[in-house]
Amino acid sequence: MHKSNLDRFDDLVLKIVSQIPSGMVVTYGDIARALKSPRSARAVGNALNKNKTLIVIPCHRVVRSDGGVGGYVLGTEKKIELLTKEGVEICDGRVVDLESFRCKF
DNA sequence: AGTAAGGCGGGCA
DNA sequence: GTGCCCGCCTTAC
Repeated sequence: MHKSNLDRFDDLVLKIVSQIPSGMVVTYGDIARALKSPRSARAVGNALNKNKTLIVIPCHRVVRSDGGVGGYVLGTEKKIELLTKEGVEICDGRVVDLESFRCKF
């Protein structure tokens, strides 16, 4: 389903992630759905993980559907730190009210 | 070309 | 609400 570099799954994921404003979050599943591949949530995480060099992409704003912050190349603690700094409320490794911080698109 | 390993999700106990 | 299990899609060897 992907031919050119522009259509590579990872790039499409990054493109979406780069649109998430500070203080907001999106779930791995949301991105998968946005790419018309509702079952690719895991592949989304895989894409973010491998593109760790792209520090400018706010991949720390992608969390799990259950509110858990999910993984992060620099460690979940670092991820929580960043999100908190941006205003996202997190308690015990989970976004307190996911719906209120969830970015619709 | 086969396979394993991921920053996951949903269903069910 | 928490934990487990199994299914899913992509990428890297």
